[in-house]
Amino acid sequence: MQKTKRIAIILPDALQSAGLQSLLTDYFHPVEIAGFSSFECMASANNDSYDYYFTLPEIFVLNVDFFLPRKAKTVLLISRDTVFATGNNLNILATQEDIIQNLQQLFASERNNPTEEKSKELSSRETDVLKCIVQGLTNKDIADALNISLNTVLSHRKNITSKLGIKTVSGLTFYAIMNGLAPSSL
Amino acid sequence: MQKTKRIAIILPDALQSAGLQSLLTDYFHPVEIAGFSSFECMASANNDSYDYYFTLPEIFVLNVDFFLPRKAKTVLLISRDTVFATGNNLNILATQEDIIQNLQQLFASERNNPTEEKSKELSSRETDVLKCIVQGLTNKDIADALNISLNTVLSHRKNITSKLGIKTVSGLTFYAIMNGLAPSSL
DNA sequence: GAAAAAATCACTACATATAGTGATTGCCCA
DNA sequence: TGGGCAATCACTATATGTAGTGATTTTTTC
Repeated sequence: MQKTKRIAIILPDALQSAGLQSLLTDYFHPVEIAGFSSFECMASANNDSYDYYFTLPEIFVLNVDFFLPRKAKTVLLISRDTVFATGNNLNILATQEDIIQNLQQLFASERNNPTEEKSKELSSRETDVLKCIVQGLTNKDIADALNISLNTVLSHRKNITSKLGIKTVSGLTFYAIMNGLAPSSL
Repeated sequence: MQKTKRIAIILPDALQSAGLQSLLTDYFHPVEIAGFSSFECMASANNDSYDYYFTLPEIFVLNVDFFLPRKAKTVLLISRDTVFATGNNLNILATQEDIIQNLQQLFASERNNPTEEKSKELSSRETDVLKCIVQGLTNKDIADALNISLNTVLSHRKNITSKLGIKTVSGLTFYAIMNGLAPSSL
């Protein structure tokens, strides 16, 4: 018997929200879904926490520090091409079949390797390096800033890209913004 | 006689808002200031438009398409080191003297070369290239995608960096997000 | 105390980006 | 009708990043 998935959908677009709720209840059970137009609405409604949060990237950026439990899975809904592979993305402009398949993969990967996520977490030093990368520093600058050799920076950098599967600076910048590492997040 | 500057301050932090209002009225006149805790509040209060909008980067990202007039000057308040030089930034952790000086420069550059801004706008082709850069494409990829020579891409790229004064990919990514060019903005 | 993980550093070869300079073509518009 | 600008392309030299492989030392964890 599978555990009931508790899902919160935070979307300003009522139609999208209804559609996603319908898809999830039809194809994935047991699920328990609550829909909100914003995180503020969710907070004022109750203090429940959920296993999954489906929301938009820009909403996520604003609320990651305030409303989301640390251990929750957040699924970001992307309406254009998913350029930045930051983890759990869902292309809402795809066909219904694709979306369902996407969701299946999401829930399946969860079941199969629940500990895989830990191996993808960056170490303390790797986080330092990532912050520097996002700030536009060169590897040599980073080496000076952290008082380590250039080779060590390269080594950390290789670990970051292999752990996250993100090779481009723009992708890493997006990842950093999403995870509260960028200087733009106050 | 100087034209009265119409300024809107959109900040959730009431203290910051009050402080900024006080600074602006004390040191820069004639000014006319309205403070709001969010863009929604501003919209429900009235339909006025302003010459300047002072707000936070993440608030700006969310509202740029909906609330801000095209021609408005938007000043982003940065609380840490201003890493991304996207134009009109203000470090709110700086000393009061620094902030005032910053504001003076902002208004002064406005007076001295009101047409300078046009020269800083990216051309159509440059915008295409910027979008590709943010998507993490290499120059060669961009050349293929846009059906132009590698040298042309380099040329556009040099124009972009000189126009914007932003040399790093992370800075350009931030700029693109801020200006609605990034794939993450829905 | 042994195993695992993190942090450190090195070397090679290759790929890609940046800086600087210069040129041609076509278009708009005052 | 000529000046300004956008878009296109070329060449050189230098700087920087990436991939692949391997190693040592310290710290953490069971």
